[in-house]
Amino acid sequence: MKKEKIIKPTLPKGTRDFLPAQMLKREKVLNLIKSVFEKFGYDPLETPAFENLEVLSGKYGEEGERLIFKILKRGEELKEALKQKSFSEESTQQLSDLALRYDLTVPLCRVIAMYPNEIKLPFKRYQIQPVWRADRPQKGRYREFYQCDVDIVGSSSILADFEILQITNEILAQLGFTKFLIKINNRKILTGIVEYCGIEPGRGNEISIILDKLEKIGKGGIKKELQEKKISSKVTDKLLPVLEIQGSYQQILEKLRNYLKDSKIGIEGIKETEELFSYLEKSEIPKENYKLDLFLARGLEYYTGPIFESVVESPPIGSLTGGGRYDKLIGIFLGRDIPATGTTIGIERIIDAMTELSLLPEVKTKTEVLVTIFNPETKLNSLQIAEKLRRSGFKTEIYFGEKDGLRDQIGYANSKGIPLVIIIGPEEIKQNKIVIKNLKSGTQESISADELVDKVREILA
RNA sequence: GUGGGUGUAGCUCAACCUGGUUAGAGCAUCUGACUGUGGAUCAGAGGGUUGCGGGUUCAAUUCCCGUCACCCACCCCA
Repeated sequence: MKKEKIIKPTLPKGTRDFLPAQMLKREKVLNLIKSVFEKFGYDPLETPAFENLEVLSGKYGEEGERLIFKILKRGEELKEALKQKSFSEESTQQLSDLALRYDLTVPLCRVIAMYPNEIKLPFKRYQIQPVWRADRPQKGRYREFYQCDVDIVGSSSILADFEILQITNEILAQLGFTKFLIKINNRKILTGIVEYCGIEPGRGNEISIILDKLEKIGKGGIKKELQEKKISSKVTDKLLPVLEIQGSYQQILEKLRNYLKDSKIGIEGIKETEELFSYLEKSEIPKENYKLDLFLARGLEYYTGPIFESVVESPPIGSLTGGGRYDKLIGIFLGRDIPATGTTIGIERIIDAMTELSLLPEVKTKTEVLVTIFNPETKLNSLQIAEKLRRSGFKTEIYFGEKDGLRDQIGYANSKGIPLVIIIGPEEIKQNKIVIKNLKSGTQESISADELVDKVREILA
């Protein structure tokens, strides 16, 4: 083939191939996460990669809306839509009728609303699938990435939120993170603060996102951003003392209660938070793993109650998990509300973080044994040994390479990270023996053929 | 959507600021030392239109402009 005919192999930005070595790491993390989900009684669910556009739009706020990957209409419908004289931003709705899923929460809500007779409440499901966002990629951010969601649908109990936190804690701890922090807040508290300060209710979300930056930009920064948003200084003056609140969660909530005493919703949020923390305090979750953060906000519009997010100090990679309660979202599809809560475990960032912290050992293959073929006359002996090993449950490979010298075969096993090599040549066949070579230790021994399985088991143990 | 940085061998980078022989190194790959045995060592080999296009110049990897790609930060988020 001529050089100019080659299509340059490229990847769309923000997407990745996962070669075997990376897949083995991912699988390890995913299997652990899955086993924790199942330990708490959750069953799997999958939904299509794309949904009808109307299912997704209007759920993620203005910013999220822009990041939805829309799919162009096809065939006659596209031709029809293209007949418009001019196109505006709104016309994307007419050119597109489908979109790639943006998260797993909205599809879950759609499912709940679609199968009221099949799904028994409370419904506990986990879902591990890719989602797509038309974002600009950067560290820890991709345009195609996997989310691992756990949710409980049909319970308004704070115990459900507590269980989500238990799961989050257990997963992060089991993965080997020692210093992580689950930040906890309540959307109702944020609403209460907004009410107390006299900010118009419609701007609550916008303002709480600014408050969320407290740690990052400090009080001065917040003041400045509020000014830019044309928030009156009267409001800011009322807000600043609230930003000062510190102490144990009891102290924080006590002080907050004074400020929010006239906000019915604010008091509700405080009560929920007290209840949630009372469970946490009595649980096995170490106190240093969680913290009340009055200004934690989540950009997604659909949260209504407790909200949470977990972070690690290093490496700096944003949040590893994020979730909360969304009691009104299912109602959009069903016509009546069903309470729900859950979280996303951000596996991409978890893997990136674990890689940086060297928490994921390099594994090149899962293969345990390579059976070499000495020469054409002995190949049947090799095949029989391979079959025997597989029957005993060992991951066993036979060498198929073009270069078939013993040195090439052992070199292949070495570079691929296969720990054991079986050699069976004319000598061994004559004596009913097998040479078993341990590439890790560099030792090898000649054993009788019927010792093989036990010996392999012993070395691999 | 806004701002910044970087593009040189398969990978990580050097040479660029201050233009001047055949653009180097490490790792990786291949060959041999090694006729039934990997890693280590030694000897050798292959691999480049310096992202692309244009400009300045006797001369451009080097300076200038454009363009594309990637990375980083902001916004927002996992």
